[in-house]
Amino acid sequence: MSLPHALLTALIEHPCSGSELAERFDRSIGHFWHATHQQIYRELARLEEAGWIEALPTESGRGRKRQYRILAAGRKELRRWVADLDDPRPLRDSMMVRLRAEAALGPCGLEREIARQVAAHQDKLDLYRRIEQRDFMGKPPSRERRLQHLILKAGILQEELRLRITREALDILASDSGDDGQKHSSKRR
Amino acid sequence: MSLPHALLTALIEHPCSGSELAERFDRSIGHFWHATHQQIYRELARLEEAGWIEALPTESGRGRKRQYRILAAGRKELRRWVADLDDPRPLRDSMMVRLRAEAALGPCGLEREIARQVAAHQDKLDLYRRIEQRDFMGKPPSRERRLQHLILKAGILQEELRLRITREALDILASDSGDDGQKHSSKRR
DNA sequence: ACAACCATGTAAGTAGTTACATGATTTA
DNA sequence: TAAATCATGTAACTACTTACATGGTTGT
Repeated sequence: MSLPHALLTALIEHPCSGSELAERFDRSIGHFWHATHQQIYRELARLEEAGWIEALPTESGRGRKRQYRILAAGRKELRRWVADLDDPRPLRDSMMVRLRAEAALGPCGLEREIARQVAAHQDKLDLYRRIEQRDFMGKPPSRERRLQHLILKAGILQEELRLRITREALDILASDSGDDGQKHSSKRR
Repeated sequence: MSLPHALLTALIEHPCSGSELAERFDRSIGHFWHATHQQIYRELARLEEAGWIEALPTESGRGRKRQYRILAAGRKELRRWVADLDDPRPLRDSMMVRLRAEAALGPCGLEREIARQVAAHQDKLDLYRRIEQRDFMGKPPSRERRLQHLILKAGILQEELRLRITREALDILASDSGDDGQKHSSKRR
């Protein structure tokens, strides 16, 4: 329910084509709202239909770039949506389901995969910290900049959290995979 | 892609009917994988079809309780799935999109809604801490218990994180909503 | 026996994913 | 000029959401 508004937000900053939006989603907004290019193109068509954005007058056609810009109606809609915040939904986190299943089943060989996740979270954390250095250190804090920084800090804290949890999971899984895999299955019939 | 496995996990612990599963999802597993009762009933039908669970022999019918239990094939599938962990997907967090939009648009009146979220996160945090006291304090730590505790701690840390972020957002939004809403819109045409 | 509620289920719509296709542009 | 790549788009499918319907149970 917020992909269209994520796109409008991106288009406020500057006009863009679908492929450029897809790229920006991979880098910045996408850290909090992932979208594939198919979703993006479909949504752009809908936004144009709704009169919230318009294509800039370049010659159009199947393989040609189409730049879009936001219209007044789009800004108005975005402004309306921003304050129309619903209650936080429970996140979907399949790793927690897996850990719970492994707790009930006994060792299943999760360690290898979780170790990969540890590395992935560490990489992302490093990336965010580099961006923080580059974009927010030693610059005058305006309202806009403070908010943007907060969003990035949320990403950093999130990755730190996941890193901590995955590492601790690894600890627990490693601590008794050495002895055996029998005695830990408590609730089996 | 993991609702069926979340249900299998719940059914390992003990046999259950659809409505009981829905209730348990609201309390425990649902903190990490929300599902409505419609999803649950549909998925139970599929799991039975696949031969992973079976209905206990009670007289069936539209308004009658149907208890299910997990079968050997279901355990096997769950064990396979547990270790088949894919890379972490970027979370979808509409609040971050809203903050970014508000950064670009200037004040939109988000404060009231974010204040509600602060309260919601505080409530959930309190709940998790009560559960932690009740279920994990002063009990001998087995592998199973350590994993279950880790899952709960992940929830606690998550709520603490969101609480911190929403509070800081509130700070930023409040700090200059007193003076005006004009001079903060930097990138406007 | 009527109301209120509970457990299960149906239907329609929206959002997101995966696989693939086509025209345009660049490069060897 | 053929191959590779880029930008856009179609189609089919799966997951999720919302609204509602039906039969059973419980309480008065």
